[in-house]
Amino acid sequence: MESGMDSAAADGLSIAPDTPKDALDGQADANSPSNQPSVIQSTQPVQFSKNNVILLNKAGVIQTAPNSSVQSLQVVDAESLPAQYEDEAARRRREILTRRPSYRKILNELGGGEISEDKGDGDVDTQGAANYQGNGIIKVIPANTIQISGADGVQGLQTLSMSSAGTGGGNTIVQYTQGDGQFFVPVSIPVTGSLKLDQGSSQHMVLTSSGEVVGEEVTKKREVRLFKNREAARECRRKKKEYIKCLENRVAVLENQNKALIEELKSLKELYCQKKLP
DNA sequence: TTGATTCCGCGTCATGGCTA
DNA sequence: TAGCCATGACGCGGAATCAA
Repeated sequence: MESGMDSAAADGLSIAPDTPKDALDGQADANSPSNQPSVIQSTQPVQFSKNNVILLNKAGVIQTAPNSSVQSLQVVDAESLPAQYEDEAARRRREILTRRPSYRKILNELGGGEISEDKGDGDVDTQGAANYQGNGIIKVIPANTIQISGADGVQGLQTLSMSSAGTGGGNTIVQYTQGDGQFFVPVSIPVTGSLKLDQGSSQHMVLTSSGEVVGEEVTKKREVRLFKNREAARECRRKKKEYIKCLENRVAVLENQNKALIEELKSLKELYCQKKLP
């Protein structure tokens, strides 16, 4: 990527035409003529004067805008790959895309920043406010209350809610509602802080329409698999959204770069015409 | 206000890639 | 090769939007 429009470019720095050139020596024009974001690329420290808002996106591209209190900034990792590296990157991107896509991998290859590993707003937290809806079955709401409601395919299962007084565990009152009737079943369910049925709480309880409590592990494996897949799908969607955001950022960056290159070409043409004239 | 439409997130299933 | 993981596809429900 070569954009040697001015002297700064020779030092590994390229700057869009609408960026105050004074910024390079710390004398930026606070009344920059354009509010358009400027693309600055640098392999060397760049200093901005105040009155410029500095926005640094994941691609390492800096955008400037008036009225900031930022006084200086050093660009350490700007997006200024040499052409041969871009070819290599493109080749690797193609390789990856021919395989099954992984947003994290693709994003990393694009250089758009690492997709964070954290799950974001997970339904299971450490406060006991877990929310598990495997097969539409169990929902834990705060205050140590668990609601189990019927789902498709769970024949005869009506509504079950459990509440455990205090956090010390112990016996849990299971309130089972069937139609207009209501009764309580004392069972011991290890609810300690956060409920993680995904890891396969060894107790799988099924209430039939007759109110019979049948302890089973028949569907344990399936539940674990469903839970894992559910979590995986959630994570996958999160990564996908992040990936799309990154692509949109990249589009904006490339559009800016394109604009800058067009301007550069225009100015070079003008310069050439001026020199050509006697 | 209300019904229709669109958007978004979720859960589940199917499937291909990867790894032990 | 079996098991696991990541992801596309599909259907569903709720929220948001819009027109009548």
